[in-house]
Amino acid sequence: MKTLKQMDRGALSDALDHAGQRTTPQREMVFSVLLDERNHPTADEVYTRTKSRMPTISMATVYNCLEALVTCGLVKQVNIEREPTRYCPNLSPHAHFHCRETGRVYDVPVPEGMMKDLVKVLPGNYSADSVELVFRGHLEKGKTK
Amino acid sequence: MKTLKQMDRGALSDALDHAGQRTTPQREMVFSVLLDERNHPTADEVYTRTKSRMPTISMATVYNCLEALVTCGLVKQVNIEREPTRYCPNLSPHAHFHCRETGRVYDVPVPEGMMKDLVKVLPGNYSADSVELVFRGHLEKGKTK
DNA sequence: AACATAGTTTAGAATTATTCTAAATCAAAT
DNA sequence: ATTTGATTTAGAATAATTCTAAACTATGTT
Ligand SMILES: [Mn+2]
Ligand SMILES: [Mn+2]
Ligand SMILES: [Zn+2]
Ligand SMILES: [Zn+2]
Repeated sequence: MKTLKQMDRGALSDALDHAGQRTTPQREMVFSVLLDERNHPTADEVYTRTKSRMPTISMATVYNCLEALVTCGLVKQVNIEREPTRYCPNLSPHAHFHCRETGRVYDVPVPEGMMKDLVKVLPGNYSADSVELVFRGHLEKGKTK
Repeated sequence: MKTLKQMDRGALSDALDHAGQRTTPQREMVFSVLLDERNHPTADEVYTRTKSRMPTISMATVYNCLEALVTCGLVKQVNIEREPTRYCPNLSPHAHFHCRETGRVYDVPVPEGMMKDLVKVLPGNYSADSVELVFRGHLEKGKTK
């Protein structure tokens, strides 16, 4: 897909607006790149993909746009070990699976309410506003999804 | 504590030996520093602490020793966001809590078997050999643990 | 329309945690 | 004693990200 669906365009404008930021062609394009192929790309990969559609964009702008998207809540950063940060536009609660063989990162849907239940292991004086669950291992041959 | 307990010294030698690596004064000292104050120090903090007891040690050696300890399974790396890697000698299954205010990282004990149960959310073609659970938030005043 | 203002984009420099390199040191084995 | 291979060390190199400062763009005001 080459462009942002009307629904996503609206969500983007709303979210940016709500965070006091402008909607720009670069931000739209970066967001579109993230929605288009949801394989947790690094900034570098986002740069390559975006540049192919908007050849004048710079790496600095890609970082700026990604930061804007994270700040306004449309995208989450995913950090695994010391590897470059990856970006995930999946807003529903989910875990991540990191395949040691391919290096790829997959979304893992979790049962309704599980993420919220996990914070119950915290002692009373801890209050968590985010929970991250990451698995590492390998994917059996056959299904690559 | 200034030196390694006999128990820990034995565990260290065994683990290094099993991984085909030698027991050295530097490795003993770094391990002792990690056991001594279990607050998930960064390599830099380990360097500072170790240097105060063994002034000739170098940063490169600290990284080398930490890597040896990780390789032989006595220490785990803890990565949180893009911050410097931290080192944790707690071998029992546990989660981590990262306080946004102080930046400190705490161990959170989890119910027996919970970490193992978590992998049940994975589809059949995924096989995980490690599970990481990280909370982020803040610690109520009163207990600093 | 002209202007002022503030946000954004951009190229390139700076930062920084970590890894690499190559030489010196050390410790076991012969 | 000599050889061998592992370890330590200082410093250089790497690489993801952030910073800087100038150009550009959009928006609101006279
Ligand atoms: Mn990987
Ligand atoms: Mn922090
Ligand atoms: Zn994801
Ligand atoms: Zn820990």
